[in-house]
Amino acid sequence: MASSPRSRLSREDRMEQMLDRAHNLFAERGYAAVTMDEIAAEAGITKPLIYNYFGNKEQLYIACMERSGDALVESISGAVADAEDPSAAFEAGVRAFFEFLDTDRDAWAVLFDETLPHGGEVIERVSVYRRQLRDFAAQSTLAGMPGKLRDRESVRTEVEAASTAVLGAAEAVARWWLQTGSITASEAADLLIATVEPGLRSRALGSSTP
Amino acid sequence: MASSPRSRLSREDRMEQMLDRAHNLFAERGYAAVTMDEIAAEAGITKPLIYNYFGNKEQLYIACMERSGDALVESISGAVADAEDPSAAFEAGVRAFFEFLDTDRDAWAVLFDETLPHGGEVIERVSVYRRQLRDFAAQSTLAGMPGKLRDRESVRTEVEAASTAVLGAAEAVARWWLQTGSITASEAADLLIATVEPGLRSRALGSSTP
Amino acid sequence: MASSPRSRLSREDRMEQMLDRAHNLFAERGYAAVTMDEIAAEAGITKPLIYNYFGNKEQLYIACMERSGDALVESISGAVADAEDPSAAFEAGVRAFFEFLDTDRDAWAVLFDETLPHGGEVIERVSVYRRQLRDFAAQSTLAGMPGKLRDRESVRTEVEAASTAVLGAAEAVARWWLQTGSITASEAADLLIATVEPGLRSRALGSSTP
Amino acid sequence: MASSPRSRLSREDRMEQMLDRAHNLFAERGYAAVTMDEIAAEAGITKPLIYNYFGNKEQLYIACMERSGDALVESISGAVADAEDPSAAFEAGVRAFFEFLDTDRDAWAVLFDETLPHGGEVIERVSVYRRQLRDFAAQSTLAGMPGKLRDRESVRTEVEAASTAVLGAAEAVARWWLQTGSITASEAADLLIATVEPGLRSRALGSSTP
DNA sequence: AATGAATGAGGTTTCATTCAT
DNA sequence: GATGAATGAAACCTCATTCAT
Repeated sequence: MASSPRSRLSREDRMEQMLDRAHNLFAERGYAAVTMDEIAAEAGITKPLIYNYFGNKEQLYIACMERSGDALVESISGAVADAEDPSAAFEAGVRAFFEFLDTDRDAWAVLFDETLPHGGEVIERVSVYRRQLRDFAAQSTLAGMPGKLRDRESVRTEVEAASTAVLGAAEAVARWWLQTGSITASEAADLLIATVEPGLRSRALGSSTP
Repeated sequence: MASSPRSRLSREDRMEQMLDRAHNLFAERGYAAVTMDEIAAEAGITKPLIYNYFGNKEQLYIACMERSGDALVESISGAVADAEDPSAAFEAGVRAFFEFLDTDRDAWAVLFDETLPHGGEVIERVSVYRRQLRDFAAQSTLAGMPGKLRDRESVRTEVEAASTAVLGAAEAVARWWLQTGSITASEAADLLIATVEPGLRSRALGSSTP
Repeated sequence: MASSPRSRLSREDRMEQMLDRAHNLFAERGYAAVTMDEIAAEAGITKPLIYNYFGNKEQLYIACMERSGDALVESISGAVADAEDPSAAFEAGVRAFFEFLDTDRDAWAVLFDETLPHGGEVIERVSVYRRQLRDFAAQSTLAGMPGKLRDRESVRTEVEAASTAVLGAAEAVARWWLQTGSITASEAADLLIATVEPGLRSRALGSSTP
Repeated sequence: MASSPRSRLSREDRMEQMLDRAHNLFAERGYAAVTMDEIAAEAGITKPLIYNYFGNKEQLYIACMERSGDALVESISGAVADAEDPSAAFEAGVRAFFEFLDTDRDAWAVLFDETLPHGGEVIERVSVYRRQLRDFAAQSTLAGMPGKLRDRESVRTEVEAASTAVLGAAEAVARWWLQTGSITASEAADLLIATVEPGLRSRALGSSTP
């Protein structure tokens, strides 16, 4: 259950190793259900060392989550930046999203853990990443829009709603896909795109609320 | 804080009253953050009585949730049934969804509580309702489809993905809407419909994945 | 080590019993050195019950201390009130103080525990009693003083210093007496009185600081 | 926060530096509330070095305390020795006491820390100093007494009680003075002297307890 | 002369749950 | 039909102290 040769590692290596194990456990069972004792046991060390390095459970979780969050955002961000036009950017972003999850399934679980306690610092930090992801969707929607529209209050609300919807859809499809696992990342991306892109495109073109 | 006249009620009345209070607390703070002590105090009774009636915390939550789940499903189901064509059915369902949330926000919070512990019975039971909701979306997609297509494996997957996406989008928009609260239920419904319906329609018409 | 017949007591009896045991332990070893586990074991119950009744360790200590503090203050207060003139009042108060300690040595230890953590609620509550005791000394000093003097700032300071000194002396003698235990309470009281009363009397008569 | 140039010092310099920092922390927050981690951080060195030099927390505290204790005793002792008659000696001692506290408040805090754990070695060592201080008071009392009286058991007890009272009063006034800080050291000394000297003098003259 | 890494042991507190009446 | 009293089990966190270099 633990890495038996309890050797002395450098601070950095130890932190990395602890993050790996913790990430794994958090991903599997959620924040609340994982105890510091388990993490310590799994890492082959004792609890105080964790506290020494990370301060407390929340900070440890945040450290796990930020590793994943940064990687995900970077991945999407890169894909989006490389795209040639807004429509392509959206597709590229979605594809990067699913590919990332495919490569690192735990990352997803930690980033979108649904058992996070309301009102703590963790949830606040997670939101930062969620907001960044939503902004990618928002960009795609805004991009196709005439400049003069963008500043209208009603439009801003509309865009926010649309990008929230898109992110929600993406999360749900991702969850479903990771659970059933019968199709590839690319297919999952296709399915999501097929479902939400028409809506985004029509919105980008003109007004939609009466 | 509690219902002062702690008179002896009939079993059913007592259960109903306990459910009301518990529902309220769960909705406000989430499953994990509510303690049995609080529920008892809030309901003006003692803990053993709760255990006597509901068995344990999970069962109590399930009881709360099912009340809401049944009501929501019924509400949507009614709206969908009354609609004239599939396209109208979808819109009617979405509107019923948002109107329901508007009327009874607590119901929503309990049904879509994100802090539910992984792997317990509760989450299983919640999924039943989520699946029912997803099926409404699926119906709309399927409805417009030629019968012979419906049985193909690839199509079934596609429909499942699409309806999962739609439900995810609906949840996300609902959460966003309830948090910001700057628009009406009807407007929120419009925004969701505008975002996802084009995708559903195009899918209903023809194949999209090779 | 514990009261073996772990019977069910009424809330009041149980609280009283817990206070007795806790008081004992706190008196013997000081606040910090006593653990909740020990108190529970000593009382023949489990920790949660203590928390259920007293909230936390601090509150439990405060409950112990207030029992003693009230008794002590009442005892002195009674003696002082019954005295005929200020000089007699002081002596009566000191005698009551030492007699009280003689009857209930633990009370003293809890009230004047020197290991209390700085800055907590406990120390604040203890100070209330210490201040009350100091006020008894202050009364004796003020009583013999011409009214017109009492309001002068310099006099107020003087009186405060004198009564602080007297209380300090009383505490020290009490500690010494309880430790060595070679004389009676009455003799201890005599010794204290002989040491500080001349100073109080001379002060009461006239000005002493230029 | 720490002495940055972590150069290699001679053993003695290093110890001196560590004592300074530790003393400071102990004085500010009391024995129990200071952790070895803090001391190390504050001194800009690592914990093992402290253990290497002082053995453990208790010994470190003792080392701090003895520096102060020696200085205080020396200071009073010098003042007393220089005085011309017993009465003047007492006053000189008290003045030296308050002046010392005024000059070095940290010293006082460490010597009279009230949070020292019962029954440890620390408290034993502190008592040595407290006893020395008490002996100064005892000398003043004894000095004015006829030689033949001094050996009587009852007198020895009396003198011990009186000097205990005086030291207690001095500590209390000192604490009060340092807290409120509205008067000078000299005035504080005056106030204490005015309160306790009459008692000492009357005792020195004749018997008082039957 | 000094360090970075690591631990043993214990402390307070919480909570779902049951016993006995 | 309902209660007051009580518990088992575990969670998070801290701190003085040592090992290996």
